[in-house]
Amino acid sequence: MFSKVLISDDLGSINQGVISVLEGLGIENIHQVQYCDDAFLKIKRAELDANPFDLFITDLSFIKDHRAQKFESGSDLIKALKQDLPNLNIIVYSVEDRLQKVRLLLNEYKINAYVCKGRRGLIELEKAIQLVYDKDIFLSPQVAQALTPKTNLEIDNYDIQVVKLLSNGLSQEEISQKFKDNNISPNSLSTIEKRLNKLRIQFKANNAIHLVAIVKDLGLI
Amino acid sequence: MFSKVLISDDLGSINQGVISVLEGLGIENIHQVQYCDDAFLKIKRAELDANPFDLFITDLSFIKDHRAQKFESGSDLIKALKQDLPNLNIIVYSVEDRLQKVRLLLNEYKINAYVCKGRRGLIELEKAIQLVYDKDIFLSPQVAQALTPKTNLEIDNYDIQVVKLLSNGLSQEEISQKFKDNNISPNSLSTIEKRLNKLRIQFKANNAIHLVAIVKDLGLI
DNA sequence: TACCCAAATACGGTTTTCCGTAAGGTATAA
DNA sequence: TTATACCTTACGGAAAACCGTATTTGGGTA
Repeated sequence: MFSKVLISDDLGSINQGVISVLEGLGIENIHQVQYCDDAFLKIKRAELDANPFDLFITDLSFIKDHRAQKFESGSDLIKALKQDLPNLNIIVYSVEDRLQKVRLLLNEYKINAYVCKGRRGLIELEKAIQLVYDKDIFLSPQVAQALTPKTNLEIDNYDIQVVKLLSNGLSQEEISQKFKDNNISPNSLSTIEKRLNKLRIQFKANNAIHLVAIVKDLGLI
Repeated sequence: MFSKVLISDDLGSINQGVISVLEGLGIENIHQVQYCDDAFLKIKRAELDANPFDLFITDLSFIKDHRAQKFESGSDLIKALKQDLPNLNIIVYSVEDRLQKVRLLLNEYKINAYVCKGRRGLIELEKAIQLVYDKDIFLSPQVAQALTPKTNLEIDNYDIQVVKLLSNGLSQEEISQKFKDNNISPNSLSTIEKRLNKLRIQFKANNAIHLVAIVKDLGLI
């Protein structure tokens, strides 16, 4: 089993729970932090001391407080860590369940497991630790589909871009203008209306607001 | 110190942390549940058995799963509990830090303490338990202003509800109608327009779509 | 009671979105 | 070449959102 583990979560109570799981697995060398920057420093330091961590368990969102941080989120930290230490085992433990997010972490940053906080969170975390130790990966059931590439949703970059601009507060007229300025085609107001109409039908949305809400929930923007 | 305590939080890891605090205070008779309905039953049962709980520590938001629940949120449960057992000590332990919510719980439901989950959550929780035991109340610093009368820049439940319905695809007209059907007041189209306008200004949104996107990103809906 | 204030409502005009239809352009296949 | 399908663009009317202003309503206060 892993011998040296670091836990990072701004909520102390979460850390407690995770620690009890680790102890249950017979792991004794457990360290914890409540800031991403601290996690980074601790991991780097351990590396320099030739006594590195085997496993890093981290949350994604950290409440901001008075302490200025270099890494604002768990994602930022993971990105940096995997560049320096591609072999470090990382388990994400978060409430976030947007597939897009999970997919990014999995494919780009090569995390080893993604566990959703929830009623069965600690049970799943224990399973994840076992599997990661066996060089496998683990995903909580509610995000397991993150592995299967975007099934039926044939929504291309152009569509995404339109919806994203919409969600940023631009009117359809402004989007048309912006596309013209940037030589993106098609760019007529009419076409943008048509695309949005198609997307509304595809996502069963009543109107543009509804569409943006749905697409955001799916993690596509 | 309290002798019999019930903890309710859907996340097992949170419960673990709370338990360790209680144990640190020398409390031995600790029970925990992960569903509001279970909490209700356990408390009522203990009452009937003439062996009631001294203290109830609960979260507010519970993830829905396959089990149908009578009480959907901690608020609902607290409301019901305080009607039957006005003397039960209740500490809310939640990530939620909206003053409106805290004020409601404090003034209407007479909870004894409100502790925000955060880096210092468990430390504050311990303090809260001590104070509640001394017949005092406790509020985490970030919500301490809940006691002072509201500044008009806050978003209340009504506003949230409007934005949520918007994001569910209802038109402003339909929202007005829905409010009329459900006897929610105010409910005129004009007022709903006004509220949304206020919110757009508050959140610096260009239009309703932008507003919904911002509010979703903030996790308010 | 009369008065005041603020919130709620009503209303009209402008802009934007929604939706159907039609015209033009282009690539592919018969 | 023509026929066909598909995409882009244009346009116009209806609906909804946006915005300013006026009126009404409901509580509290002198």
